[in-house]
Amino acid sequence: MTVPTPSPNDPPYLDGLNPPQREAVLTTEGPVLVLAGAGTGKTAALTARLAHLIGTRRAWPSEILAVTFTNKAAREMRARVGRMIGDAVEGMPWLGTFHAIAAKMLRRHAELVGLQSNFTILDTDDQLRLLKQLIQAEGVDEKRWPARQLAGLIDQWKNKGWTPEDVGAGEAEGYAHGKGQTLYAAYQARLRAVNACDFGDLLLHVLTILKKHRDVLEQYQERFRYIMVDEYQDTNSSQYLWLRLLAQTRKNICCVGDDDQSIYSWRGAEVANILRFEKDFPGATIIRLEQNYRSTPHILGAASGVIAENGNRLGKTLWTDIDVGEKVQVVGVWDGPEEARRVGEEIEAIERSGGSLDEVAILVRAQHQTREFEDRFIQIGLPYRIVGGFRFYERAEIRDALAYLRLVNQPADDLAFERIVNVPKRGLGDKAVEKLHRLARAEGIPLALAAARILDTDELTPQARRSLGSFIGDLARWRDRATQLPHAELARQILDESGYTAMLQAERTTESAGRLENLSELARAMEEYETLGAFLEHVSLVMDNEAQAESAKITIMTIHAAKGLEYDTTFLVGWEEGVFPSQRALDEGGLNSLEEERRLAYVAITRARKRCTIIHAANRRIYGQWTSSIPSRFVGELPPEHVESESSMSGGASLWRANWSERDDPFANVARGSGRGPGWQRAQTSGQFSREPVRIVEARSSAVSLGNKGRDDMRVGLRIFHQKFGYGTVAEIEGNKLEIDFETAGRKRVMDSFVQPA
DNA sequence: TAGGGTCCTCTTTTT
DNA sequence: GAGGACCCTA
Repeated sequence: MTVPTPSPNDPPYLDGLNPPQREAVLTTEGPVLVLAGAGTGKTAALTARLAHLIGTRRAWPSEILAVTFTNKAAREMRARVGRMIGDAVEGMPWLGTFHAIAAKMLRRHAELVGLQSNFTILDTDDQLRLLKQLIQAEGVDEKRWPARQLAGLIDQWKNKGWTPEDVGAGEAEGYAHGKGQTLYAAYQARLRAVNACDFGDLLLHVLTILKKHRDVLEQYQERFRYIMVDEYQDTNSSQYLWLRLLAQTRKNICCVGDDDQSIYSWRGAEVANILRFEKDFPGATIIRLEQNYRSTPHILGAASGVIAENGNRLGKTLWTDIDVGEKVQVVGVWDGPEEARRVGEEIEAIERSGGSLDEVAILVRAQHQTREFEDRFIQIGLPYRIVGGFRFYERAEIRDALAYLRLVNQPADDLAFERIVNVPKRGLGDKAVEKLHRLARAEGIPLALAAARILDTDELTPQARRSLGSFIGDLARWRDRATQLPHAELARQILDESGYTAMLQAERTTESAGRLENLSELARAMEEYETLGAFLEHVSLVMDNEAQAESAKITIMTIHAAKGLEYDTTFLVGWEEGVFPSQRALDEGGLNSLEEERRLAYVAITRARKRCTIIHAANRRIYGQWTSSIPSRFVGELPPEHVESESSMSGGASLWRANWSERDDPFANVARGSGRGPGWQRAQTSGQFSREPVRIVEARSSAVSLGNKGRDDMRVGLRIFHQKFGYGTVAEIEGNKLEIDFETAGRKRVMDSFVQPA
């Protein structure tokens, strides 16, 4: 196909696209693979392609299957296509994540795999509890063979598209001497019995249906005239098989991806899928997007230098015509707290020179690294947001509330029943629940039904019977109301009548106040959904609650979460051996996982538009113990011409580099040992060494108050509540920063946005 | 049955 | 440094 050239008659969605991007948009028929490097305008091309397909009447919106990996990506694509083609996007029912689309299909054909269409989607928590029960029943020592491990194995099998029958004996050896397969089968049976499935099942069940029921397969093959897949390098085998079946007849499949950004192999992603696309779809058009619109040449050069160390790439050459900018900064610091201080200071400097905090991100390798920054930023009053981490729907109180709702929605949901039968305490302890279990298993009925039956016997103590009776009565009543009441209102009533609210109120602690707040937030969130079922589906599939637009904040998140995003300034922290690359990757996965870590480094560096600072610390607390470490090998792989090094320690960063380049470095294992390095000594004598960051309070606060006006509901003497520090009294107000005397934490300076009137 | 204490392991990364 | 499993006592 010849590269189309721009002409004045071009439709608006082609505006501003470069030739390869146009080709990606206009090559509609047949298989297409778009290799899109970081920052090369992939989403722009993808959305334009959608607009093109619809605008030229090649397909109705409902005839296009467009899959993404994250909810964020799906939302963004929907929004962008909406801007191009208007309301027609509303009619795109098949734009979403793999899991969301699979769930939708599965609800339509649930009976074909022995489920009812109102099945529950389990979260990890439920999954583990269920597995623990099965492991125990099988007589396996859960200490030696943790449920987590089995959960991981089952997940891997599902990602490969294997049902229990497909798991070979050799595979199953890995867990409890071959009991893995039996347990997998038992697990699937239990799931079916409680009308539930886990995340992997969404895909696996649909795959099973498509394989076994020709008519269903043909129906979808007929419907999807065009298929588009984002982040193709992240597809796992079951997703791949799924796509291949659906694309079989029409072959209009367009996959977009970047092998250098494949960072989900631990979740079953197979880079091989993208590497062998041409074999799978003969005659495929391959299009490379290589012009980077995001980053400066130094940032691009640094990233390219690192990724070049990997073998086994399809290979791309990214280029940019952006002018030279700053070099990538590499900074060595003494320890974790200093790292956080340093980043805080630099961000305050950015703020002073008029930069927006929304354009700054701190990228970490693992979630626990966020803490150091959180502590520091609370202390100095820098507003931040943490993406991922303790997610709203994963909090205990939210899960409890959801369990009540699930039980109302689906009486057979045993896991929900177990979770809340004794929360709040009803005097129904392990003994009582065990009796329920026995009866339920003997009769093959759900726990809730067994509970109703056991009331007619004298199995339980009179007290327990009374208590259980009223619980069952409550459930029946709520279920009746579910049809008449708005579900948000129902939720509020359930929380009150169950005694859950009262339980939290009685606690009268800092946390319980926050929990109550979360619960009302939950009820508020429910109001946006038509039905209780729709809300529960949302919760299962979209574990994040979309952050509403608020005041400017720094973003702290994992590199994984940052994929696909971009910021003016990024801080890449914790670049030490054992942290990044992670110890686990170094210990277990061999070369493959090291290369994946390197791809992560590539993803991390390419998030920055203008400035990128990489930091490594010589000492860090790991598991609460001070450990010293050497800089990440990735630091040494940065091409010197794109980097500027600095170290707050004597010797400078060059010392670290030299340190690493000696492959037989006697200190190479230093990061692993539990030996107490200099950091330990420092902790002992911290008074001597700790150096408060140099800063001028007046300058900082005035800069802040220029940008952010304080809120007007705060006044001196007001009693307030702070998520982290608890209750306190306002002592001083200065713009949007408050001096608070906390009842337990003493006097602190905090942002007013973290505070609410008590 | 509930609550409190101690000891243990442990952290990637997400739909 | 935190959550879980386990054990003890009221």
